[in-house]
Amino acid sequence: MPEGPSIVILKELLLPYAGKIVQSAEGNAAIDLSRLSRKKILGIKSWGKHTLICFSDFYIRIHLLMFGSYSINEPKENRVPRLSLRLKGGELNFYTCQVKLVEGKPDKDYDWEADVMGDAWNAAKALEKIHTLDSALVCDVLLDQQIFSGSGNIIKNEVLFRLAVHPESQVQAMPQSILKKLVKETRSYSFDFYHWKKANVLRKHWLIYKKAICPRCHTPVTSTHTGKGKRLSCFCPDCQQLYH
DNA sequence: TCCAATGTTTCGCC
DNA sequence: GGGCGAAACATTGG
Repeated sequence: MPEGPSIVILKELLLPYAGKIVQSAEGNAAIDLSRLSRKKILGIKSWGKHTLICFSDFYIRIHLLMFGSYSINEPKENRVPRLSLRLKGGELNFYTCQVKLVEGKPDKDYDWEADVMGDAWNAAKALEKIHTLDSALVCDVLLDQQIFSGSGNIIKNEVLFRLAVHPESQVQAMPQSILKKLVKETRSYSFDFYHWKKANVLRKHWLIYKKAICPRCHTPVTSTHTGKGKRLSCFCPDCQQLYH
């Protein structure tokens, strides 16, 4: 579920509820739910994998993490929501997610230019951030939410395959032209992801992630855990060049 | 049945 | 204090 493009889809589903007043707020989230009662939802925003429900003096930050889910107007049976908002003409339910109440406006907390799916995305700035890194591996850089907010493990693997770059390449050693493509392709693939996810055909467009054979050269795909977070990397050992 | 997975934070240890 | 690994959270599908 929860890479950036999926969160943009969630945001779009929530947008019709902007302007509505919360009639009641329930759930087992460790926040003061009474703060929400009778308050008007002023806006719905997203930043990477964060979903923001904005009120006048604070906002609710929802992160679905690995297993989070939601339902709109159809509560799941036998499940206690982490957060449930009853509105006039609707009910928003979030399960198994991280919920925080943050004081103030989101603008003070978020660099909108880092959101890969966002209107304010700044590719040049992302490139600059990459240049400040010492010895980072590209597989880690593509999961760095301060640089590519919203990029996740699927996006990482598919982008690296498109660029024919080995996940354990050091960004320092990669030519500038490839780094530029990396930045561009991460946004571009994220939008492909978004459209495929919306059409429920994301999985069949995976070229390397969880695949057995490289679609370009038919070499067996290597699947191994890489980088600081030891996240799964699927790559073609023949097509994807290692820069080091 | 068991394991791993589209994620992140926190804690303990060196 | 930085860096690393493990644990914690907790659901679903293969």
